Amino acid sequence: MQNIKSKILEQAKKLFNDKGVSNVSIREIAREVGISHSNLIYHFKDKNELLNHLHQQILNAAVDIDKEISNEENTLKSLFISTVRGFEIIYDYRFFMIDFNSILLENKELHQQIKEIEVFRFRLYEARIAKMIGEDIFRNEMYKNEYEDLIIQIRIFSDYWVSSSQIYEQNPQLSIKKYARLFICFFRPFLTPKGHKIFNQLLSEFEL
Amino acid sequence: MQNIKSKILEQAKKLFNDKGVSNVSIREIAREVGISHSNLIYHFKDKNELLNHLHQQILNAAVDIDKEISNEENTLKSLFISTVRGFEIIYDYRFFMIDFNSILLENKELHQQIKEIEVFRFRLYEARIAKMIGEDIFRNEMYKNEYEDLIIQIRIFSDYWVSSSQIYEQNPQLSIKKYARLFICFFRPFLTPKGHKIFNQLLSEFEL
DNA sequence: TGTATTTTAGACCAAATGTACTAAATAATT
DNA sequence: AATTATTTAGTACATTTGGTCTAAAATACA
Repeated sequence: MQNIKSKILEQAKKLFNDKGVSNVSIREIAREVGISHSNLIYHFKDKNELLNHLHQQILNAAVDIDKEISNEENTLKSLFISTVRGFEIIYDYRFFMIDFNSILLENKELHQQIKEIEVFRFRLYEARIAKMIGEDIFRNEMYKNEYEDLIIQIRIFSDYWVSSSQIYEQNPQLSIKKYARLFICFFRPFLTPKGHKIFNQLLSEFEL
Repeated sequence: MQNIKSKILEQAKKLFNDKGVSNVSIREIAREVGISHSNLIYHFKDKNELLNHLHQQILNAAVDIDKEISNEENTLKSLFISTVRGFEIIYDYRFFMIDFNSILLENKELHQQIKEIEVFRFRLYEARIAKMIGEDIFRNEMYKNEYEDLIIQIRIFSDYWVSSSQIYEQNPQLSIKKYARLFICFFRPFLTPKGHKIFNQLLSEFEL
């Protein structure tokens, strides 16, 4: 039996996903949960507090993925795993990315936190790429800061593919795999012949 | 002397850029323009009508760019020109991309129009790429639908780079060139040796 | 000049929202 | 069993918002 706080968070997530964060009021969430709005405020003093908790859930899910791939010795495979699982989480909490800018505009602490996480994410990809260059899976840079460019490009793709899918796809949920594949393909031009071999195996293994 | 309609549109654009579309009311725009809210409603019956007109301004600017590059015989150069000019326009109307999803969620006709324009844009890039393959500037596909993937990737980048810059950049306005360069660099892995030569010349010509 | 049309402001309304306050109900603790 | 703390609902309030209606003012026009 789940407690009232998780019920509230669950319903808030659902409403945010369906209607957009700014179109959902505290009162509406309370109504859906079946409690009074003052009771909801007792548990979460405002929308930002709800968003902070939901963001924490996302972070926890991300940490779970990191654990999951920590045993994987195939670096390219761990990239595939974290992408597919990560994209499912992003879809599950899609309101967060769809309303990314307006959320962070009104929540400065969260904005700061996101910026710090981004620094971490950047370094993580740098390390991953360096490792794969060492393993002769990725080639060396063809021009200065080529991989730095790539990491920014995939940051934007990661953050906004779900927004774009909402606009252009008939069934966004069914297109999660499509976008996961597109993300993975960002790395394709940088693969060595050896890398290509592993990559193509993984593509069919993951049915992408 | 500009008329009242363009004054309203100008002020709406400014407020939308500063505060986000959903945080700006008809009344607030009217207050800033210095007219009554009922007068504003007389000219534009609701926010959607304002957004439709502002979107039309964006389209007009895009058409101007197309004219501008229509004389350019260097296909790669016309890509550079349209990118740099296009990114400036996107920044000027950044509210539109930052609130892209919530705008289209509440404006179905505009959503439909955007989807049709996207089909057009897709074909445009297909044609551009095909032309440059013919000119030995781009290489042939290494795998099936490689360029189709690329076009989707750059669509997402085009649509959301300005959102991302708002979140991660100290001074988004100063970073327009940075993102224009990043966009251009999407094409870099696909260049032939001949293409690389022209590309590098253009990079310094455009100071990117 | 007189008439019609367009533009403008102001008042009013109902609905929604965040917030604060109070008191009742429930659970925990001693 | 008594008391203390936590949880819950209800009410009330000020503000904002989109929208409608009316009438005055400005403009165009015949």
